[in-house]
Amino acid sequence: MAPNIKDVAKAAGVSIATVSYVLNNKSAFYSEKTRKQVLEAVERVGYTPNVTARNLKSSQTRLIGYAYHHVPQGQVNSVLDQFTYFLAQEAELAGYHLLAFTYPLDNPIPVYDELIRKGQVDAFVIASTITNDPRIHYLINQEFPFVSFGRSNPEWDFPWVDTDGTSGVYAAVEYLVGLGHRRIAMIGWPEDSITGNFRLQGYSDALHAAKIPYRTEYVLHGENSEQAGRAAVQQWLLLPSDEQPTAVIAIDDLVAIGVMNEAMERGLPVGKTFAVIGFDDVPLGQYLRPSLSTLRQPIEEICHQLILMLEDVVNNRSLKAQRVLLPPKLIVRESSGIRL
Amino acid sequence: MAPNIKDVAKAAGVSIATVSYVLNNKSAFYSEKTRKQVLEAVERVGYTPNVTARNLKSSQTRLIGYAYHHVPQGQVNSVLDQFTYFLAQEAELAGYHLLAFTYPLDNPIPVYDELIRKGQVDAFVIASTITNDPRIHYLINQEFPFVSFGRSNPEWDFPWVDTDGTSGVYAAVEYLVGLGHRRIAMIGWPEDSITGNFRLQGYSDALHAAKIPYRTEYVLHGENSEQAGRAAVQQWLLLPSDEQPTAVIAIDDLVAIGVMNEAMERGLPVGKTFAVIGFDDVPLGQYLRPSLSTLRQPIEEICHQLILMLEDVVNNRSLKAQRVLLPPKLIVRESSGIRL
DNA sequence: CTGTTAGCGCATTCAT
DNA sequence: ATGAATGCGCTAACAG
Repeated sequence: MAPNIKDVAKAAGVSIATVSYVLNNKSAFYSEKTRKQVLEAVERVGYTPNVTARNLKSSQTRLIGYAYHHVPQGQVNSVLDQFTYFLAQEAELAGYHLLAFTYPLDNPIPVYDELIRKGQVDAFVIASTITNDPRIHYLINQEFPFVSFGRSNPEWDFPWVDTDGTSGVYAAVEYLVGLGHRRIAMIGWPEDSITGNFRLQGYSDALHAAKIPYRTEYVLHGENSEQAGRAAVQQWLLLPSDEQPTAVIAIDDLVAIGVMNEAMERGLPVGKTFAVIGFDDVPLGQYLRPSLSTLRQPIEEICHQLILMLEDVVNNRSLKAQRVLLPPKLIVRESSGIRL
Repeated sequence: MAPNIKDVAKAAGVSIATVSYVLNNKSAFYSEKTRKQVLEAVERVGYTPNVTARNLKSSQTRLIGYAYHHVPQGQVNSVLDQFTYFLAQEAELAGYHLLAFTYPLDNPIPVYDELIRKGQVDAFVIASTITNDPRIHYLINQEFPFVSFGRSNPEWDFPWVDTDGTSGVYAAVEYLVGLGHRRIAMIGWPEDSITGNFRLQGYSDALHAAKIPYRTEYVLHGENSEQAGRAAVQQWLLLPSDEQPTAVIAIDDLVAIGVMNEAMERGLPVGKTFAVIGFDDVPLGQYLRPSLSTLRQPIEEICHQLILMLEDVVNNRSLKAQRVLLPPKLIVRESSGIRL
């Protein structure tokens, strides 16, 4: 079918070894004249080395396993959607391809295990990490190469890249304070969410720096849902009106949308003196009315760093820079309102 | 490193051929007793056949190439986001994995070509097709196995699955007519968009069936953008008020959002007597105010059909059912309004 | 029923 | 500088 190295050798009138040398730039082993002949023959027969054979020979696959998780109806994961694209792109730049696979949320290990045992991938990129992510635990134990987008158990030692939720929210609070807000609230994820807690940390740090007292009534937790945002607003509206928050940072854009929707329905001046800031920059955020201010994760840079790190890990090189924290960017649109 | 077939053979006290036979269920070639021994040995040494070696032997990869295209800032492609997940899942059910890759929009062929020549994939799934898609043209010429999500040049003969935009829009118009609308407008994509034109076909078919005259002023074309929706509304507002559309079907949700935004800013009673219906069901559509009525593509079923078809194509089986058209589902929410 | 062996396509060591 | 031969791990034809 497809021409192989023998065909080229025959066409060039040399041995297959010579062809291999030329193609792999082992310049010690051939003359300039031979090189020309070989290259010409390669061209003529239309030859490209077979990847599978190379893989078998070199005991690698140049494939990086990356798992999707399903986003249920009604949710979004704009971050992962972009992530996948940029990850593929960066991987290609490094000479890898992505092997995309799925796994059941309640039992991921067998899927990863099978891929390892079959030798289908050289490494994994883990995303959608949770606090004690079993996948990370497993891969550490197996000593199988991987890098993670997102942190997990802080006591585990593994390479990761993450968005600096703390500094992101810090910047958002700072911005709101600059606008004149003092009663700033935040909605986090459930208390066991490590990512959520990093973001909340930025909130309290920034309040502290601005010498604004931390009020527990202003900090609510909820699932990643529009409903969580609505519920929070309902809570806050129970407070005396001069104690109700004038600004809200939501752990994520979907929650922020819930906040905006409920607030507008209750007559709060969203985008004027009632400020809302989300996290992630969902694609439609800019078309909401008012358009959604948010913290955008540097997805492209994250992917770049991940692949860099992965190359180190796979080659067992120095694992310095094993942890990289990248700040998100505050995107100011209408929902964060005006100067008070 | 990882145990290979020799290790198992040694552990079981048999030859490697026997191990292979047992593992591949060539039951003519071993006794029940041997089978037990082998399986026990497999278990003991923790063996899984190496995929690369198998691939080399069988001249296949069990990998399906699937390319992402980048969605620019400010756009969405909720369909493809879901598509990728379900495609991976269906592929796995059929014993395949997805090789995800990217390609430059203006020059896709070399990327596909390289994958073929290197022997990295057994087949492709094409998505985001355009009218004269060069990728499809190329793959047909190469006689390389592929299936397409989406149609292309109608004269080309190739296997595809597509959403039936015609019947979808037909149903939407029918619904609007049932609500009492007579002045129904539609925004399509540029005139050379085959997908767009199928949807427009549903529009005119339904009008015809309802005996409503087709008015060219009611049919506008635009890019896939929020702005296109806004521009259309602006156009229609130039008409005498008793001739302005009372209902709009947008070629896609982003355009629908533009329609809603502009309409609301101009004081049109969106979600009441001014109806808007989109296409695709973007994840946030249900949280818009008013929530967006839309036509949801049956992505999971599409992926199922694609993989079924792909198995046929790869195995050169009968290529009946080479074309599958699946109707989208009308999701009625608030934006399509109330009975007039 | 079991074992020996060729060969998938390539990279590489060893002779020459 | 070039070629012959080996082996990566597996499957399957063939011999026994």
